[in-house]
Amino acid sequence: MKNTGNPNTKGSELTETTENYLKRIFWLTSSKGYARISEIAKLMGRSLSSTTEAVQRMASMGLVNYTKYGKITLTDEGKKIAEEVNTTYMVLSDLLVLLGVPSEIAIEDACSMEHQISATTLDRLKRFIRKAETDPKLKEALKEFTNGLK
Amino acid sequence: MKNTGNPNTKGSELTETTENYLKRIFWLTSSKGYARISEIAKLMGRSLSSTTEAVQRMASMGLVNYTKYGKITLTDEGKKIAEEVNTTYMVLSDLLVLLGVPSEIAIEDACSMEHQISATTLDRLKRFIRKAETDPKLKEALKEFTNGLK
DNA sequence: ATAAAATGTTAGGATACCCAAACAATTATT
DNA sequence: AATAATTGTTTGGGTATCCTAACATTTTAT
Repeated sequence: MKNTGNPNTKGSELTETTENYLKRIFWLTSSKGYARISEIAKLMGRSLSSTTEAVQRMASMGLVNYTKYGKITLTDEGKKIAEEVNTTYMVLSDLLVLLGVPSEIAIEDACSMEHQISATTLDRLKRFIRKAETDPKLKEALKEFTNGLK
Repeated sequence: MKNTGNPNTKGSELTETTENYLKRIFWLTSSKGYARISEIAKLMGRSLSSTTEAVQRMASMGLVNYTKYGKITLTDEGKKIAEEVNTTYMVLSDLLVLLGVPSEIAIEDACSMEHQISATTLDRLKRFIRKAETDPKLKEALKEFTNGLK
């Protein structure tokens, strides 16, 4: 699949939007076995019509099981990708929390680093970098960390 | 400006793509005073026509100064935004480097965290989190860091 | 100065997204 | 069961973004 005419899809096969839908559906299906259009729409902050369209698109890509008015679940393929996206998301939000970002904001920001990054997160990262450059203890701990990498 | 019909623009007024173009133009104008379509296209990995279109769009938004076949520069407004985007970008790439991500990859990843995040970066973040949870020294250094926040 | 090469623009065509409004189906209430 | 409320779908419109191919301009090399 070549992905013509779609912005922001450099590496992966899927668009950021699709990955986000997938992640939300993953959350919903994890907790109650299936997802409904309205739940996904609410979680994504999108209209019902946009969500229906997106889910239909994902169904045509073999990522979700969808029937009109029915319950939505992930296919194996969709689940695999959703799990990866979710892992990345969790790693990022964990890191942000570790750096002192309030978890609510960490959750928000982990979903869209760089472009929608909040002032709070940016501030924490800046301070962390500064401290890492000036505080001998942290500097030492980080050096030890990077030394242990390979 | 309401931003109808465009994906991935939750917080900012501008799309991720526009911000990325802006950042590249900022780099080019910083080093040589102006930018050319071909240079921007190369840096963005886009075709000349897409780039022309994007630059024209940005011109209509008052972000860049553009004349046919001419040199491209940022308006004050464009520069202001580009600088912000660039700052965020640098903070992120610095952090990644600090965490042991090779700078080439850090640069790539900082541009698009979460969705195009590389396996290497993900691995480093995971290890950092693990170490932060297990290594008393790092744990202590981080605690000190978060305590000093407010 | 001209022709060739490099750059830049326009035209034409696609897809991914988004929304509101109108319509349809399902579920809940009486 | 019939109606009301909720939920889901379709239709019709939009914008952003991308690309290739054809055309135009500018620059470079002869």
